[in-house]
Amino acid sequence: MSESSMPELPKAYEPHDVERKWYKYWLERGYFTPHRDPAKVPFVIIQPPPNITGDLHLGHALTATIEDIMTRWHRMRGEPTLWLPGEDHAGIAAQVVVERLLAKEGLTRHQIGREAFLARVWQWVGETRDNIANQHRRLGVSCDWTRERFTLDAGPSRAVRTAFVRLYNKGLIYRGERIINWCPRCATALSDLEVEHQNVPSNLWHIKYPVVGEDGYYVIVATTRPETMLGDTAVAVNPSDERYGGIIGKSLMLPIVGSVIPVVADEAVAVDFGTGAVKVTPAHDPTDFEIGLRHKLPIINILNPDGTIGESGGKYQGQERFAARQAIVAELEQMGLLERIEPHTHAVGHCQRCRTVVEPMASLQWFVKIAPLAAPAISAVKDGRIRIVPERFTKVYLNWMENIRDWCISRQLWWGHRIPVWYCACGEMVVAVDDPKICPRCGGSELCQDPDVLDTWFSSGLWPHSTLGWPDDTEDLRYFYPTTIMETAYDILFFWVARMIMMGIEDTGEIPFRFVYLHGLIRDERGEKMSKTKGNVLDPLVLMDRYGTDALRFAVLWGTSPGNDSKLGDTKLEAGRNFANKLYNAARFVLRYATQDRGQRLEKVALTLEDRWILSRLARVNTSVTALMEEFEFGEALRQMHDFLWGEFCDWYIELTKGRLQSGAEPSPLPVLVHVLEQSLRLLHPYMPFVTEELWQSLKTATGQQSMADSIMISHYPVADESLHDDDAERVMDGLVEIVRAVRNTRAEYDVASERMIEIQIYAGVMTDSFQPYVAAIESLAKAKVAVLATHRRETSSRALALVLKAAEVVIPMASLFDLAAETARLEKEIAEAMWEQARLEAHLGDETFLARAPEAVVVKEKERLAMAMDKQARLKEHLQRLGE
RNA sequence: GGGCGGUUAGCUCAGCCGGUUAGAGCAUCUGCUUUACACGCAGGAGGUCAUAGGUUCGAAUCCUAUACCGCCCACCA
Repeated sequence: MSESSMPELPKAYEPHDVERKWYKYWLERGYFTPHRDPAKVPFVIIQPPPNITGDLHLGHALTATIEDIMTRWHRMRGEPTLWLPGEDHAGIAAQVVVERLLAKEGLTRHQIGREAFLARVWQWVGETRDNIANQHRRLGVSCDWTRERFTLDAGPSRAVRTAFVRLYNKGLIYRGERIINWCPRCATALSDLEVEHQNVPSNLWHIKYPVVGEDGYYVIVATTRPETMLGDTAVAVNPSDERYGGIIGKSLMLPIVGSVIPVVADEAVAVDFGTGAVKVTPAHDPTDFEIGLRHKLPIINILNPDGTIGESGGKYQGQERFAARQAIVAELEQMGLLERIEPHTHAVGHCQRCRTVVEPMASLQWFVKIAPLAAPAISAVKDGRIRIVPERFTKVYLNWMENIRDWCISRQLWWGHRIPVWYCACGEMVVAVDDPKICPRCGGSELCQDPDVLDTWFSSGLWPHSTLGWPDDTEDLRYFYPTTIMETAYDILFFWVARMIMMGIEDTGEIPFRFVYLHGLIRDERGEKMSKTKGNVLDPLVLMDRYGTDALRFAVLWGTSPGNDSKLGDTKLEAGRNFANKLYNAARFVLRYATQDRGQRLEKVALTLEDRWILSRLARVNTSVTALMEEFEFGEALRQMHDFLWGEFCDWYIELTKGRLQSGAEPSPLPVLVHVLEQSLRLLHPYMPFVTEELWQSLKTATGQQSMADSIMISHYPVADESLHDDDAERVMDGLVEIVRAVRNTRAEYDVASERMIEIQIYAGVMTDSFQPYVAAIESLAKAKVAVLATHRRETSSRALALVLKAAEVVIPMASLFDLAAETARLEKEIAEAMWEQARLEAHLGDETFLARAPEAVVVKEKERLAMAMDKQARLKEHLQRLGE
């Protein structure tokens, strides 16, 4: 292909067709599906399955980007790489959404019944699942779609039942009446984690409970929830509290209700809070429940499932709980039993899904006895078999695990994994993986399955092994488990990560993954959490339409560090788009010259200094980026590739090759241009897969390198060639850059018209020979005619600027622009700076302790600096003197 | 009540296992339609690295307090 026949490429990168084209290409060739190679250790990530409750958001985009980077990177390193995708049925969250859809039709789930409701959810899931998978594909995820799983698929569902039955048989799952969190709107129990506490300003109501048989005597209790007095069955005081010593064992009259309740002594009561006497409502408070157990108090539940007062509430029955609270306070006041109202702010629990205030309530539920599961999960992290990154989350994890409490796993919902327990009229309870046909005790066939479903996180906890085939002993499970990395946002460390570790170890005897990598949350430009209600949600699809997928992937990582939250707005997306475009245009430049007959192999060509420089820089960046990726420092790795490609390859190397390419000088820079670009594209491919594939394929075509792989994604990730490190070339290039910058700077300061060439003289001492071949390059880059390039300064007009640099002196005769006073002032200022520097260094080097304690290398460096400062000063003084002649 | 994170240029953030003159993107100012790129090029200005102590030859970096900001955990009603 000759230069003239190259198709004209548009000036700006257009991502959309490129994205579609290459994703299809990769998918069709099966590059996402790994081969199990027994000789190699696989790299495995199980994708955190997104909820099927709607669209992907930026958090998913970040997760997908980071996981895709790791996946593509390891795949390019030749490891059998599995990234397994899936979706989560999202129990309560999904049910809430479909209930809302029904509500729009004026229906409730109870009106249409369980079966019809579930059919509705499945129908809706069919749509959203495809939607989510397509959005993921759009992000370029290289996950293995042939192994895609849904939490309610047959396999994972059987895993759920198996895990349940095993835990039950070991006595680690039990059914019992305990205080749970009840959401009146969702009408279900919640785990402790699903309750979000919020400080709410409220009151501490002080209520008088009359002492039976002692007219005019009261015990005053303080409460934040006066309505719960309907379920009081005692008043408790601390046994050591002298104020109440005499009243323990006496009876009180419970106002409004009219029942008689005892005063009991219990250590759980704090002497210094409220009045020191606490009303005990065993059905609606965890502490009270415990006190109730110790003192054998009755448990009176005062609430209906919907949050209204129940039948035990007497005349308040049917009232909404907060209305009842007001009414009860009013009645107490009327009775003269309200001592006082003290403003009091306290934490109130809200349902994570619907924000409704939850009620602690005694209820018959299923629980996981968690301590025996937590112990091995704690040691796995403590002994380093599982490493959490960033490390600080280890402490958070351990602290939670060491104080963990039993996990309520039953939900009074319809959508989810039905609890595998059946009840027979004879009283027998059957816990089984497969639906039992008959009762093993009485032989009856009238078995009723428990109506409840499991907490959605129960199935999530099994995800790493259930997706790979557990409980069966499958090839995948044997080869890919334990997995390598669990990558997710830090906000589900307890919900999900901790439970996977517990359940994984419990079910398989092995840890589920070796690393936990936790990334931060993405906030909007003002730092606020994105939410639909705030209307500040950025839709990844819209952003990809506007800027391209690579730009979005760039944006979510740009300027981030592990575990820290980040903000995202147009600025970063523009930076990503601009970078993709810059790369595209750099490649467009190379492609103009890259032709098949000129694509020599690098090792056979002669190299110039700038060639050696860029190759040296590439090798260093390669080493650095690889090290950063090992440590999950993706933001910093991306920054280094960006700076190298833009600030060194484009700004200097490409500029330096222009003269050589246009003049046809030998050696041609093309092999190096092609090599550096090609290697850089591979380095960057995990981050920006589409633009790199597009450009890589163009390069492959243009250079006719048939030996290259079919796709950049299955090419080898570059290994830095340290033999290319070249300190000498880097030093000379630094000098060259310094000269060009200094001249450009002077031109700008003196307002020299951009088209005007100026004349300069360069005195480079021992580096003269090094710079000699670059006269033409300097002339072109600095717009200056180099008149002299010599070892020693020659006599010139005194009406000249003198730029005293590290590697050279540049003299610029500027007769018409020269201003003696200004130039004198400038030199004097520079001399003053050099003297100040000299004084500082001399003081430092005169410090005995510094010389004795600082490492040799630091001392040597300081000495070099001092020599340089003194040399510079001398040269500046010389110039100043000549100005006066 | 515990615990964690943050406080660095106008904005958003890197840097933080100590060692030149503290970096980037954006914004801003000056000048450029230079055939890879105006999604660009060249140049400039802008920071007592929250405050106070301490450790050290040397601190943005380590330690201790303090102040704000944010987050997580927690059954004192």
